[in-house]
Amino acid sequence: MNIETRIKEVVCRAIYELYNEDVKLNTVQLQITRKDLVGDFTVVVFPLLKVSKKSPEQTGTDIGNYLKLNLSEISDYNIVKGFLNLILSHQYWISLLDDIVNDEKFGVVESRNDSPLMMIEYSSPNTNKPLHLGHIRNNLLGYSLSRIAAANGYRVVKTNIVNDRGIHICKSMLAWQKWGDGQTPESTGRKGDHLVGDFYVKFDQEYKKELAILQSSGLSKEEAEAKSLLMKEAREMLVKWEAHENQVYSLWEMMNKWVYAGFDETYKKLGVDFDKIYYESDTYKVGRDMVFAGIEKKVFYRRDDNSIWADLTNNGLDEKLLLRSDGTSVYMTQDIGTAKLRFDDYDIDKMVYVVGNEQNYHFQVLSILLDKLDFSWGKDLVHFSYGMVELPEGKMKSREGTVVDADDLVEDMVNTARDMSKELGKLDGFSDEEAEEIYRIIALGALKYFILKVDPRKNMTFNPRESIDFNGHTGPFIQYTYARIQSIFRKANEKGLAVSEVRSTDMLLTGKENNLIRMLNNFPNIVTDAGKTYSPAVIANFVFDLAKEYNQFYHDLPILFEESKAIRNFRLVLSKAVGQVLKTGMWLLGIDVPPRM
RNA sequence: GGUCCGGUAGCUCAGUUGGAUAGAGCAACAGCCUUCUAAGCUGUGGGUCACAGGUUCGAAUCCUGUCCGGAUCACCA
Repeated sequence: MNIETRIKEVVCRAIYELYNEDVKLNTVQLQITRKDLVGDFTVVVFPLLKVSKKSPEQTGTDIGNYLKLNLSEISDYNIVKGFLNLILSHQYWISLLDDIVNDEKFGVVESRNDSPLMMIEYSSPNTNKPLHLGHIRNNLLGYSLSRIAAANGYRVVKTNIVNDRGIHICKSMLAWQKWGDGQTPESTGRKGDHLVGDFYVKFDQEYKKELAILQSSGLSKEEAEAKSLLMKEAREMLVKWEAHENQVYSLWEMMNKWVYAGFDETYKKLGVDFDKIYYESDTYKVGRDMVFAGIEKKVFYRRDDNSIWADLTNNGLDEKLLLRSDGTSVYMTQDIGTAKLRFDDYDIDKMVYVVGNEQNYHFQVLSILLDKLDFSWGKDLVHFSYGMVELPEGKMKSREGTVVDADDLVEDMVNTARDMSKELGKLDGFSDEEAEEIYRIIALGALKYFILKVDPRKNMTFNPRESIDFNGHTGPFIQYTYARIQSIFRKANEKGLAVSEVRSTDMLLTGKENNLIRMLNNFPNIVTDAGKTYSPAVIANFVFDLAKEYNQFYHDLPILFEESKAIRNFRLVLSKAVGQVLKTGMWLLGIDVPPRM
């Protein structure tokens, strides 16, 4: 049992013995004491006044005395403005340190074979254009969430649904057919997803031209759109694709293959991966069958024009289309089909969709529909709804060429990291390969941390003209702190200093040392909290605070040069524990830490 | 217009079951490398927590209203 719970228990007992009242454990408000005051934990006594019928000061004193007598860990207390600050003995804090440092996975709850299974869907790209900054946020969030879930004892399946069919794909295909000149990634040296994206843009340009010509001959915009030959061809292509017409289908397969190769490269660069990938080209038909089954169950209905709908007015929503009158499926149909396949493949207890907040309504509907179709997890599926990445001018717009490309961004970051490292002369004497690996770790650390430290629900601003920082509240700051700690141990090794257990009981801690142990002790709570709230940002902010505190400690106190053997050893153990927790915390974010930088 | 989300320092962001004097980083200014990595540390300035009411011992946090920004309400995905 952790110390917080024990304190709460004894507070309850104190209240019973002092005031003869039963109070529940969670009515005791226990928080971490403010930094500028003396104490480790604080009991808020105001809520207890009704029971004690005494002043805040008197109540605090009563309880403080009781705790001091009945909990050996508590060495003293003080009362400030009705807050009871408890001071735990240094021996107690020191005794925690060995436990932390001996537990390689401190803060992590490992899953068992019978642990609940959480499936996390993220990424979900369209195969008609390369990934951009918005996808990066999605991927980083999804990946980090999967690690946080795993650290909270879930079995986790990372999944991806690839939107590989539909009119948007046909546009790229058509443009390639018309103007592609047989280009391939090999012949052009262009990354496959970018090449296909080029043709998607090409289609749009040609389509615009065609519309302009039609409109100049006197047609309205709508009339022009209806008359467009290009669009007509694209739609015909989709019909041919659905009919598995040979030429179209093999073109589709070829171009998709290019895109997948490109995506794989980007995923690899970002350091994300999946356990199971689904393709919409496989799932949309399953969805159609599910919709028909829904009609049998009378949860959906068919209109005169043959389209199929769900009536959600009882749920406070509208009616929702599930199949078009021509029998083709819509987005919702596909998501139902995908859900069905996943449910068949895995024993899912919790389904999490990492999808932008523009689709809040869609998932509200999906949850209701899945529930009506008897998916056990449908009702409480989690739409992990994150905010948009915006530029200082507002939304990214592909038409205006303001989209920040994922591959470009990563490359820029690596270049910046390399320049900066060389300027600082940090990696002199390293081989090129070693140095490049570290540049990559730092660059990705900066990018990932920049994105993950922000509350996922909120929109965030990215300014492409200002490069992402490497100083201050950043990933490299934390990586640097870790690298510093590793450096100490290399030096310790050279000096032949072994690190042993602390055990010492009569040592007094400095404020910084005390703070560090308290923060380390809190790490498991942070992991739990991040899991409950689905928030990598909670982890990100914690590791920053820890690194900041450690840097102050490092600056203020000698470690290897400390003369007292016991204190030196203690500080080494403390450093080791901090390094370990920083590493674990960053791991939860999907960020690597370098041995030196 | 209906629904949902957001508004905290010049900028980017923390602050989550209501708690003490609202915190970091960047930017600006002033310091610290002849001891463990200066991608670091220390200090200074910077706030009507969008606004107005309400709930109470106590509100950035909860409630109501207003203003501003965003998303969504397709036989698009």
